[in-house]
Amino acid sequence: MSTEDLRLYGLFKRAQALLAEGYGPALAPHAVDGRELAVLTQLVRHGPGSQQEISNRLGIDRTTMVALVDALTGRGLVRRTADPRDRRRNLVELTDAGRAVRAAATPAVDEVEARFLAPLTPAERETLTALLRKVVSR
Amino acid sequence: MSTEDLRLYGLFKRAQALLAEGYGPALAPHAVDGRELAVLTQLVRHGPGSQQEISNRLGIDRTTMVALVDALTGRGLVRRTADPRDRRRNLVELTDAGRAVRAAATPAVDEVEARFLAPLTPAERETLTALLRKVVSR
DNA sequence: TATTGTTATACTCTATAACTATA
DNA sequence: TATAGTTATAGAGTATAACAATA
Repeated sequence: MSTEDLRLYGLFKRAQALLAEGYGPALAPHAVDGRELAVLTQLVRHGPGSQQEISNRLGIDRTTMVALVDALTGRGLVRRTADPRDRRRNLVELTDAGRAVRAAATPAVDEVEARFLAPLTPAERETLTALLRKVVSR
Repeated sequence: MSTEDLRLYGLFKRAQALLAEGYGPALAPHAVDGRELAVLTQLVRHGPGSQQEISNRLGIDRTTMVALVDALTGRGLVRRTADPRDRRRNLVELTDAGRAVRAAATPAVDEVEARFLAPLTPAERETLTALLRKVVSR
């Protein structure tokens, strides 16, 4: 496929598709998908949080988050505990297994991103991600 | 939502979502969606083509293209004619109505993109799209 | 044998509405 | 009254497999 007929939306869509193609094989050995890894990583950075907090940080609907946390819990990567301060909320927290999976899987997706960005010079790579981040922060 | 927890894939996904939000209202008065407009624009640029050619140029599956062309045909924006050189193929071509809709809708999506890129300087806008195009051409 | 268009089908991701338990 | 989690459900968008017509 050429890219000359694509507008901005098409370019983003194609970029996503290319990355997704790489994520599949890279993450398969680690038994998580990209979204699940994002949840694990987010918990490493911010510590335990409610499902809604995780949803907001990652831009995933809270109703979608239910099944996501279910799946991670089922594989023993996170655990739900009651929030003592507000019994409506679950606190989702990493298990040791979850920490281990996230540590093992992260280099794999780093490499997928590196391969995706390979056509650019190192300076261009920085520029692209910086501009993306800038335009997408609202 | 903040963006600091997003990796490259998440940034693309968010960019797409922001653009899609804009496309909806902008295109509603013109009775086409973004994909349909892409088909019309592609026909303006390259002239009549088979469904498969259009599919390949836009990165849309040929089975998906069937319904897309059906919809455009139903609204009189394109027309299917038999290819005299190869009777397996349809030639999809613009109608006058299709040309008019594409001409009317294009400024609307231009404006959506401009609004999306507004946080960047004009130079940064050029850089972002150029780098995107470069990294996405394979 | 291979290709184009087509249909049926299924799968993923996402969103909406409504419920419950808590606040 | 409002919020967190949950469930059921439906809607996009996409892809796979199979078929007919044609090359």
